[in-house]
Amino acid sequence: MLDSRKGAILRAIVREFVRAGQPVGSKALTEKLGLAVSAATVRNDMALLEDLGYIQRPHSSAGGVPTDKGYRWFIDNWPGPAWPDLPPGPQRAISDAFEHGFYALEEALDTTSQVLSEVTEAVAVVAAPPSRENRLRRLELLARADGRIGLLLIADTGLVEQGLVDLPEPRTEQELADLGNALNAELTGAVFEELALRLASPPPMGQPMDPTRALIAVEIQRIVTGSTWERIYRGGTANILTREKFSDLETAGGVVGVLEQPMVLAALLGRAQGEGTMIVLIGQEHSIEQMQTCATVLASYGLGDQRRGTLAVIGPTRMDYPLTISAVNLVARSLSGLLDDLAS
Amino acid sequence: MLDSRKGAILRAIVREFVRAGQPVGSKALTEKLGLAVSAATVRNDMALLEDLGYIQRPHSSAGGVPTDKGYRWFIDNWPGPAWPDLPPGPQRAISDAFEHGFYALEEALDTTSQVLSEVTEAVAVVAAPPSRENRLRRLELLARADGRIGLLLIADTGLVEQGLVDLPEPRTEQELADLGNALNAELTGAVFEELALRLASPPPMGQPMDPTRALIAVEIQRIVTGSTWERIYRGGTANILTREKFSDLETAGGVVGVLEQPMVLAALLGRAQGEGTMIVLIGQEHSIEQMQTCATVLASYGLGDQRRGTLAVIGPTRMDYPLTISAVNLVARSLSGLLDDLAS
DNA sequence: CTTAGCAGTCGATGTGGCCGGGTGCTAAAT
DNA sequence: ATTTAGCACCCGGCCACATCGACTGCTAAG
Repeated sequence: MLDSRKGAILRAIVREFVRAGQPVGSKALTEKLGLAVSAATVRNDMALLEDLGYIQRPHSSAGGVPTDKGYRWFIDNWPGPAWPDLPPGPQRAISDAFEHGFYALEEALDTTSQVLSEVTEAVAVVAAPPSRENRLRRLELLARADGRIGLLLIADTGLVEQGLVDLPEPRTEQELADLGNALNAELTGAVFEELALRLASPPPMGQPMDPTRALIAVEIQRIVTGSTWERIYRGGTANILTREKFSDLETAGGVVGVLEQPMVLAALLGRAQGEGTMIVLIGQEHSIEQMQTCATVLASYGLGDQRRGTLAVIGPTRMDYPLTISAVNLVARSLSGLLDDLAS
Repeated sequence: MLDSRKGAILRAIVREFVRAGQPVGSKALTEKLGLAVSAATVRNDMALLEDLGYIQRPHSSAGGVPTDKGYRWFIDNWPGPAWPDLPPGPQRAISDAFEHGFYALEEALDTTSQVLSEVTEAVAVVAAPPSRENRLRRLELLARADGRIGLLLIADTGLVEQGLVDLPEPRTEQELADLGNALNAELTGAVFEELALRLASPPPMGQPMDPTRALIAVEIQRIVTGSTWERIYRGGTANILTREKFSDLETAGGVVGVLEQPMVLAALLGRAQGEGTMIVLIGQEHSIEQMQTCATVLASYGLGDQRRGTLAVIGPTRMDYPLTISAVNLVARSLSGLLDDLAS
């Protein structure tokens, strides 16, 4: 645990470095910081902070720059129990975005990722709750000209998943409609995850298993497991380049690369699953190599324990953590509320 | 019109500059080019090319760099009627991508944009055919818990559009189903664009206008006009940063910005509409300012005159035009074929 | 019209010196 | 024991200068 003055100094270093992007020296600290000590004292403390690994110097005679460990301390030892409120501007921006009245979850998530990226001046990523945790509002079978059957799963959140079923024998419109009605009566309201199981379960009394139902079950299983993470919305990619904070081109390239690879991105977002609260990953704490010069603020949103989606803000390690964390928090809460409305 | 030797020289300059990214001098030209003339002759010709505005020199004693006009000439005066075939590698990559058997157009377009960006090492953008030109396969009405009605328009390409209708008086499930069936009987097969009009047209014989139908018509109109261009798929954004060819960070930022703004992007893609063939925009020929250091290869794809989508490759002016044009061509043809299959 | 030769131009690269912010140390003060 | 003041020193950033090399433009000869 750090001495209270050393803590204040470390905090000040983080804040100042985040603001200006320059190594911060002892003199600047004594001036900007209201602390009633001299530069020399600060220097001594900084030497200690360096020994402990909280700050680093780009070269032997330069100011201090927070290390990952320094940022980590900054976050873990935030004074007071709560993160500060968002400034009114961003707060308005976010609540305005949610006033809209969305037509479907997709639209909401898209808007969300945009507003979040604007507020934080970083990249925002929002992943929809996994398909498998949606509830079926309606199942639809469509005859196609090529003889195959189009299969639509419509969820209560407005999500629509589609698939194709190849039936061995052709069906009439009427047969299809009947089948559809039967399936709807049976399955409406069930969680996607269970659909295939329910369909495939053996019929009540020694009756023969319907092959059509089996085929449909297989396709549903494919849809539900296959697209677990596909619906990811990104916002503010341009910030990587526009804002200076992403130091070098290499870092920026790496991040954009990660954003383009759904699998990798999913691995990153997966870290938020299970945890109720917020997670911050700083630099080396990322398991993805290209991200180790970045920081990520992750949170999950959604209803109760299930149907949780994930959202994240990806920025340079030199990001405004309090602002970002508060923004992610607010957005996660707003999204949860929205999901509630949609599912009601 | 350029003399044949001067043409060969200009072509060589373009090719060499595209390859190496360095101003190309007279000596390098005589060596790399099989031309049986001396460097001095080439210099004379280059002076002329510069006077005519086909090339430019970064400074008074440096090699030549093609201007936009130079690239334009390069493309407009391509020897032989056809662009070269793609090398086998890219060709395989593209045809493999189309072997897949897609579940819906969306998936196909997403894959397409990726493979196109990989082949061209640039950014690929693929826009779905405008919503209004889809044909209705099925319309679906869903009762929601909040009393409003969910409206789904399912197109024969697999596209699903959704909206909400706020009916003054509640409906029973049965009423909804009846209404849905009636509407389907009436509208299935119609082009999205006409749906609202058909619904809103006065009833046959002095019968009162059904207010529900009117409300639905309004919502359909909103859906169809609102999302005209929303479905845009991007691929290879990372190439902007990874590949050196995008000269500076400023250019890159501008391009990424454009990619993020659907309206601006739509304006760019709109240039391809109507034209049957391919369009190449080079540097200043772009109306969007941030794009004036880039080149875009545009083509439209689709069925006959209608339902045309657009695809584009955005790269630096210093791009491999023959390769890019051939790739865009092949992909456009493949996509058209796919659309044909889907709509059959 | 083409070629060889040559002087001249201009950016790229490398070197040395200066500047200034910031440190680390030591010795005095509290 | 901790804090402060003072001072020598270190090191990157900047500028000015010289060098180098690639290429051009011009001229005169083929």
